[in-house]
Amino acid sequence: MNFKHLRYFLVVAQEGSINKASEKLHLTPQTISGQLKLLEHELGARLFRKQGRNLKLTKAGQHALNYAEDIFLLGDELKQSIHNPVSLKQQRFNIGIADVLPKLITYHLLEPALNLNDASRLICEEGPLPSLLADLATQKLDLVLADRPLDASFHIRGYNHLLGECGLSFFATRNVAATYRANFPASLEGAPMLMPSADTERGMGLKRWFERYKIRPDIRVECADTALIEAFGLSGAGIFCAPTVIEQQMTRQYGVEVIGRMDDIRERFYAISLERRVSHPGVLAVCNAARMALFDELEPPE
DNA sequence: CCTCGATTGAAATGTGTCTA
DNA sequence: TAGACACATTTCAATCGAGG
Repeated sequence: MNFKHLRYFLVVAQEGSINKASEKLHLTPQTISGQLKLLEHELGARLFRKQGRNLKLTKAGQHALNYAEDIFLLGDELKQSIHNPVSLKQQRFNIGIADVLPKLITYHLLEPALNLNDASRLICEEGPLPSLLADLATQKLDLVLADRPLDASFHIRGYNHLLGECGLSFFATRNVAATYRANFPASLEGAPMLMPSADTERGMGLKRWFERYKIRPDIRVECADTALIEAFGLSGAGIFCAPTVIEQQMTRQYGVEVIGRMDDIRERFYAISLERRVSHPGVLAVCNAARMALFDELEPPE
């Protein structure tokens, strides 16, 4: 398989006909037909089926077309990057965000990368930490933001950059908050609670905290996705937690109220990269600017 | 039955590799 | 470095098949 086969295939797919493609490519239809046959043989699948006098992509053809378009896009990028010292590859900042991370925290962590002079394009992928780390290992991602450091259990070589730490606050809608604010934290006994999954750092931290204070809340929802927990919380389904550093924004933007704070168990945020000394401008921006700005400037007033 | 587009086989041409 | 060789690509001519 070579670039030519793919080029002919791409043009035939775009034109819907070998004849039209041959005019566009300044070749005879026989040439293109022959090369398409070779490509189909190489891939072991029919790429086109006849529809009247024209050709229509098969399912395999559609699949191949997606790849072909990507390959030529990459080829164009390569050409551009040869003439441009700051390549497009460098300008893209592929970042994985563990789904347990609150969206507001994520936004503040990534904001410095948006303000870079070279106008990086931020490509965000959200998901479970193990799958994001697998993508980091294969260099699909430049950086992963997580609520826990990379350790030996992941079997991946990488470096942790601590971005900051803070306590947790308990939030709820006005009516729910009014019921449970007095006598906090004892008031949480039997309170409707929206819990992070038990396998997340926050979930484990909360569990320990409840055990220490001998509190048994009524757990209504348990899930790793903080956005979903917040959605339940905003509908009045129960009490949920978020980092204390975004307390003001939570109350201002979502109209929820603070019930109390949990300062004795700290939540930490990490940037995980493959390099010890990161050189990617986006990674640097997150690791440095965010570390300095977020947890100092956003600390809520006492 | 004619036209148009796809396909096939044979031959020509182009390109890369090996060897003396 | 030139010539031989192998292989890929392209073209020409003929054929097939669908649609009008």
